[in-house]
This record gives sequence, structure tokens and C-alpha cells, in this order.
Amino acid sequence: MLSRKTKYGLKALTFLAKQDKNEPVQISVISQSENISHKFLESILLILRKAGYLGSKKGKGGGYYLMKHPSDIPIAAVYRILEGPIAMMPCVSLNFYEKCDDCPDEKACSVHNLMIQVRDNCLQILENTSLEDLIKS
Amino acid sequence: MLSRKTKYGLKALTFLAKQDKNEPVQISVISQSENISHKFLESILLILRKAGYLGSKKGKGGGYYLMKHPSDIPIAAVYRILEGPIAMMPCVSLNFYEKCDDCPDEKACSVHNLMIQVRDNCLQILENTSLEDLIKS
DNA sequence: TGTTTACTCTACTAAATCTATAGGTTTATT
DNA sequence: AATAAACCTATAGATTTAGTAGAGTAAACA
Repeated sequence: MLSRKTKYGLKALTFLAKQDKNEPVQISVISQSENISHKFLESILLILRKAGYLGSKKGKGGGYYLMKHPSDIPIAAVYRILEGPIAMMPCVSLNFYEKCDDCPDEKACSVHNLMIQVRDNCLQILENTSLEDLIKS
Repeated sequence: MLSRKTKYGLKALTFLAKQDKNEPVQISVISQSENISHKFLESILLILRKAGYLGSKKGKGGGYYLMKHPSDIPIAAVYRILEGPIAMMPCVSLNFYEKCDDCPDEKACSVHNLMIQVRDNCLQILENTSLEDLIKS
């Protein structure tokens, strides 16, 4: 299941992408519009800023704005930043690979092979959907 | 991410499906072969038994065995029993639907629409893969 | 009938993660 | 200087995960 963190993050990005101008939007504007706890959203936006997807401006008239064009922000990237691996098991993750301690032979593991299929399908969607696609739907 | 519970459950079912005869296999045989904590596996097998996928026999020569042919056990069903909803958000779940409290209009939610796509893709795989398919791979 | 074997069931726990919240700090604007 | 708004650290409560402990129950077998 998707965490609220990721869900809120995606909603906030969508909100920013929908703005007419790419000017700073205050956290409280986003949090009120999208029904997200102000403080929680704050921490999420901070993560996205550090990852390079958001820029920020302090002080009066400040807020957050997109650092990239929505078409250059694949959902997969946001997902990895906020949620972590897209794969269902570390042993099938491309970006967060880890060996299973209980599995002597990965290639012989039927669960492993199944989850590779699932991963590929999810990846295909999440890599090929951008923030721009999201606001169109 | 897939919980160990589900992973272990699938591995145990796979182990049983691989047996030549469908005769009771002791928990300890499975737990040792698959490197799973005996007590933890015990609780997982119990769940699968109550769900009707496994039968059990007590006493000497006892153990667990499949109640259905592997081709009649879709992975999606096992997943739902052990892991819960396949959907990434309750608002896109077919079997465990729940409205989001933060979302006034589901149809207007871009995250919602994206996750429907993801769900459909995962479902397509998990519904159409049976335990029998798993042991072949 | 008694013993062993193996599943059944309830309860508990340690650790991790999630979902925030609190409160002070820094920076920019007016 | 006053105010606005992001920045940052710490913490806390709730939930979930991944088990563990131990007594109970049923079947087999001698």
C-alpha cells in the first residue's frame, strides 16, 4: 500500500503543476486545498526539494515551486524518493537491490521470478507516466 | 513491499505443490527446507488452512497438504489472504474498498486514476498466475 | 491406555515504520 | 524592526511486522 507520504507528495506536486504560473506557493495553501496536515506536508516538500524536484523561496511571498517541467518528472522517480523501491522484494529491485537471507538461489525462487514480472509491469507504468500526464487525467 | 508473511506463505505453498504425492508434510520439514522460522510459518499455514487452501492432519505422520490442485490456486487469492489488498490505495481496491478521507472527489484525483492503472496491471498478472505456473518457472 | 507426535490457539513482545506534532532557527520582504 | 514563511531537529503515539512462548487438542501407535 502507498503511504500517505507518497500520496500527499504526489498530490502536492500535482497541485503545483496545475498552477498557471510557476511561482512559489505556500505550504499552507497546498495543505488546505489538498486536506493535508501542514507540518507533515512541510517535511514531504522538504524531501522533494532536496531531491531537486522543488525549489523554495523563504520569507514573505515565499513557497515552493517546481524545478522541472512536469513532463520531466516521471512518477517512478517521485515514488522512489518518497516510498522507496518500486519492486515488491529487495531481491528484485533494480535501484535498491538486496539479497534475501532465506533464499539460497535467487534464480530458482519462484516468488522471485513472479515478482520480476510485477516489477516490470509497474515500472512500465510509473516510468512512462509523468507529472504532466497526471494532471491531464 | 511484500511482507515476509506473504513471501513465506507462497514459498510454503510452492514447496507443497512440488511434492510428488499430496501427503501431509510437517511444518518443520518446510521451515527447514525454506529457511523459515518454525513458529512463524506455523501461524501462516494456519491462516491458509482456514482460508481453505490447505488441509492438515494432526499427530504422527501429520502435517499440511494442498486442498486444491495448484492450477486452481491463483496467486492473487493467496496475496489477498496474507498481504491484504492488491491495490496500492484503499480507494482503488475492488475487494477492500474504502474512501479516502482527504479526497473530496475520487474521479478528479489524479493519483487515484494512476493507481487504477497499476492495480489493473498487477491484477492481470496475479489473477492469471496459479501456483502451478509458479513451480514451472 | 499411555506416550509421543504434531497441529491449534491465545497471548505477548521487540523492533521498525508511519503519521504526524512541537518548537525553535534562518532567511527574505516590507 | 516586524512579519512571513521555509528550514531543521527532536520526539511521540499508533500501527504493523516478525516473530516467541507455552499450554491445549487430536491422532497414531505400542
